[in-house]
Amino acid sequence: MKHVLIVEDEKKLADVLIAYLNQNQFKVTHFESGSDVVDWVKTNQPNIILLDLMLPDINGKDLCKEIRQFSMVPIIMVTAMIDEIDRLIGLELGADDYVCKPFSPKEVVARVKAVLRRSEGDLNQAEVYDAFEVNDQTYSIKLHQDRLDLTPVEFRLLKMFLQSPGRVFNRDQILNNIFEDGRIVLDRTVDTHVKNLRHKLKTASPEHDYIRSVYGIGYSFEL
Amino acid sequence: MKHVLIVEDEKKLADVLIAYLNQNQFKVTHFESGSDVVDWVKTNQPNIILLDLMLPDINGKDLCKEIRQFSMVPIIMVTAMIDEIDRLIGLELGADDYVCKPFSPKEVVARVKAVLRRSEGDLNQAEVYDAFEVNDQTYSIKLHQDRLDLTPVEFRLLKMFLQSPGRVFNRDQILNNIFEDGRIVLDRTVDTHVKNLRHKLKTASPEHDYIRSVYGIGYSFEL
DNA sequence: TAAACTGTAATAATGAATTTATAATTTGTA
DNA sequence: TACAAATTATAAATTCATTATTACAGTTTA
Repeated sequence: MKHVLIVEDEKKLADVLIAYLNQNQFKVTHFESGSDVVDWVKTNQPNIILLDLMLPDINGKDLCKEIRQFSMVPIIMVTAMIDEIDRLIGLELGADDYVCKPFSPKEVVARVKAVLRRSEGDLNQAEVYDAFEVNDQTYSIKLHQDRLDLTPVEFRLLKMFLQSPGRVFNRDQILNNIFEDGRIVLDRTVDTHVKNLRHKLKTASPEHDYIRSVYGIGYSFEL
Repeated sequence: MKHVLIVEDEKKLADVLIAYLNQNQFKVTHFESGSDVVDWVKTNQPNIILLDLMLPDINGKDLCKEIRQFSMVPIIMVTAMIDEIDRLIGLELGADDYVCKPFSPKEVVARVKAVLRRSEGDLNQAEVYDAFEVNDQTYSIKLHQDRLDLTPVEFRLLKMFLQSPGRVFNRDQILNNIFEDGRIVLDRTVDTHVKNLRHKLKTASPEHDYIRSVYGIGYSFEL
């Protein structure tokens, strides 16, 4: 469930928004002033923030800037003054969208959904390590654009290697990384998975020798 | 031609609106009080309603609620009191927009057009994904122009897949997507629905193999 | 109340993970 | 350098988990 933070001093307006958002399966937290917002955001990490520009205690723009110091959470500005300059400055500050008062709650909900869709789109992006592209959504890894056909164990093994190229893992470390449940398995098992992964990597890229055996220790991955 | 119903007791104001709307190719019907409106709407089904909140005989909000009992026709509230609370309550009742008096007739026409655009957008538009066409209104999906005969569960399943092609969903994610209520059901249920959907897809398009089983994880849809 | 839809359970089939056995390699040392 | 011990690679066999199928029971809907 997505978590929306509303920073808005007009109680009634906030209540209507909360009602609409709840109805649309959002979890909502509401602050009436800006003072505690930063700390709260740091610990609670909402999915999106609706931020009033005109707050009693703190300037909304400053608050926006401050949040941007440590978080990329989407922020939608809410403002009574639909003054073009204000709006542009707001977006310059790193806000993701804005709505002007008076507005319809439906519109706000629609915008929240739109911004979330956008920011989720960002997430899907595959992590890239050199010629490798790891995509957690599709559970797949590409090497030079070609999809490697990996089993789940091989996927996790290769992802682990890619995240720490050069690091030498011993077999226990590999097993811990690969099986989140603490099941115990023979060391030879690791060898077998490494062997299978090596084979698939060699098929995809014959010239390269990615996995290095470190005698007496374990394995490491050299990009 | 779009048909606008105006419910407004101020005769002069209504006349100006009617003139403007006529000029913009709208057919207009005008009621000066609310008493007969409900029956009229039921039989005549206008494309949009301009509804004054302050009527001599009946409360505009109640009228709005009543219309919403049987129709999703777009309603724009018209009110003299731009009182924040009234406005928002109006929208809570299911109105689609509002305008405040005094207003310019131009503005009203613009809003009428905007609301109609929106509500038309809501309707007919089928989302298209490659050879698939998802229509939420009719709860149906076409593949290459041919309507797939899907059960509701299958419809939601396929729609979910289409919205995230390539993404590997595990069974929990599929169940969450398919049953918005958090009811809990066996994982085998997913298998069965996937199997049934596969069969219907194969019947419609024998050469294609859309749903991929990802061993140990779940399923993904490859366009 | 019949038809269509949905959920469950049992079974079969498939594919992956692990183990086993054995060969090959590395390493230290005589 | 040769050789034994330790370590690693590989292939095959086995075990195990997951998925597909089928049949049927329960539920909803027209």
